[in-house]
Amino acid sequence: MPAVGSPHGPNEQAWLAAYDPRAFAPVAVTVDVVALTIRHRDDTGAKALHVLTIRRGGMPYAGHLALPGGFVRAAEDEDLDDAAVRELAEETGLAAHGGGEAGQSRGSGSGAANGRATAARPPIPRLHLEQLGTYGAPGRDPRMRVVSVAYLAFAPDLPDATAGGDAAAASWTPVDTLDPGELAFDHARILSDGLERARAKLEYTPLATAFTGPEFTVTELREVYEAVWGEPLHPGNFHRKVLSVPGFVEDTDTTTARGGARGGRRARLYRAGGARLLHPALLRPSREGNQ
Amino acid sequence: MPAVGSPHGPNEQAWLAAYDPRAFAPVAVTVDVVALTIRHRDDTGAKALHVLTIRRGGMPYAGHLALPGGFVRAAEDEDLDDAAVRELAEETGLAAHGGGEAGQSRGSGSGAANGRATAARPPIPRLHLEQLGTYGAPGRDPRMRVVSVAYLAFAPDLPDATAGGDAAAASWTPVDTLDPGELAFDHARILSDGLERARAKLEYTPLATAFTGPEFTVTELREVYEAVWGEPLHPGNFHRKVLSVPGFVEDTDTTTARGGARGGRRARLYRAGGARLLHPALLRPSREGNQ
DNA sequence: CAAGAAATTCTCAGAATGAGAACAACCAAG
DNA sequence: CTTGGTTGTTCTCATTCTGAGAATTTCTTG
Repeated sequence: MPAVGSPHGPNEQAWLAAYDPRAFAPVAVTVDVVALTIRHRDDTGAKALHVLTIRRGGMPYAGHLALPGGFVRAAEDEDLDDAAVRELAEETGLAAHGGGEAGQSRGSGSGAANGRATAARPPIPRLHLEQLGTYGAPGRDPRMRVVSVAYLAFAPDLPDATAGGDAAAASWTPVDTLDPGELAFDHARILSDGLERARAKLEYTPLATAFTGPEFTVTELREVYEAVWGEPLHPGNFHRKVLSVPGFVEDTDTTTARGGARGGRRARLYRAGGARLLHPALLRPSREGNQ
Repeated sequence: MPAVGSPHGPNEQAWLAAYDPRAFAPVAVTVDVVALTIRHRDDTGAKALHVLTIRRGGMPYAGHLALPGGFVRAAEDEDLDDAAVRELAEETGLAAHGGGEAGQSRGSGSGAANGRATAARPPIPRLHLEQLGTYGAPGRDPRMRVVSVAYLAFAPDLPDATAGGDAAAASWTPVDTLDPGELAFDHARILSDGLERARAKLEYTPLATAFTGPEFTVTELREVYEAVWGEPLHPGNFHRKVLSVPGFVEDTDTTTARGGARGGRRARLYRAGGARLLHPALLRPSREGNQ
């Protein structure tokens, strides 16, 4: 799949020189990130799906909750994916070790219904990042025409992030306690799209493992599914299914050091297998009556 | 899911007035459309998946093939979805009756792995349009920083389109005879992402019906699947499956006027049912070995 | 009317799924 | 160290879904 650097026209050089970028109406391009993780609720302690939100300090929607995000640094030739990672790191104060290279620099792909997911950039370890969609309705930002490329990020339980950048405060909020009306801009819609995407991707990709540590038990994996789908699964059937889908998980031949706190057997540990697609898929029990 | 027009800050008005949009590096936003249809090959006459391409007249990549697309009219408050429809109509000379309203004007959503697909705008009848992804790598357009929002369009066999706009010529090309190296910019990658998305969506959505007329036979529907997936399906099993998935198709209690040209039974006619998701899904036979 | 063609239905074995139960291994308390 | 409750893992069984192939029905043409 080449094509990008292909042969240009003959006198194209001259034409390029005469080109004036300012001829277009100003449009700003931003990235917003729906960052999800599984962690214990502050109150009950049960595991639940959390989303990273910031309390806006700056002017539009000051004081509202919002998804982390910001302007793409076009002047610095920043790629969209890189901007997403940068914003995530910046606004949350998460790990920011500079160096390292990225996977082959793609053209900022689609994150479609296939396995072609964007690899995590170095700054944040074990982060899965993929493009969610682009939101560009006129008027969605009162300042000017803003087209926002939304990203979806899956991360294992990260340290309690605290603000950097112009975010007043960043925090993980359980998605089911978050009032969508509190969100700035059209972030409620973006979040909703992101959640639906996450729920769908658990079905046919091994992405649930992006929420766990490098090694995990079948029960931990099931808890990820239960937190994202919001419904309990049959432990026995889930176990059978996970082990039967080729390439989903790989046995490490080790077990947890101890059983549960209140007794119970030690659990076998697995790591993510090589599959990029689950086949056959793990279908969620709900969404029965179609549609 | 409200939030867009939410309460702003107190002295936000003043702040807005002082805001200078030109402070940002110039970024142009374009839309590109991967328009797909099923039609007979010019040579063999067999049905095949075709994509709409234009021969570029203008300067960057003049003479190359490209996906139809162009700049979003930010100055006119044009929504992204609308821009996609406009470009498609403009550059191909396809039906352009002005009036009519659109589905509820969304914030230009995701087109994620769920059923929430963007409804077709009036200009082109029976058109399914959804966002594919956004491509914004620096350097993908030699002119300036361009972020392109790609759309995927499914249409029933349309008349042979001919150019309008700055497209030298628009034509339907069988996707399997198209040399990706001939495509301008990163359109080969966009096309490839679009095809993979289309193949995947046939599995779990009733989108195949977007390629047919309002009424169709099971065989016609099967031909759509075969053209998109590029492999033959078992007619008997396909028939059983299509009729068994709730809401996929709806019987019209009529049949075709005649059987096949060389004999054969008359086929029963169906129309698209109400389902937005196929459950259970119609899985493609290939992609066996996972990954 | 006979032969071939296309649509539709049927058969049958194997795989996958949902529900429930059984079994195994472990911790803590007595 | 035994008992009881807890958690992880495996099994059973009825049901449904699938792939492969064949049979049946209903057409058109010669």
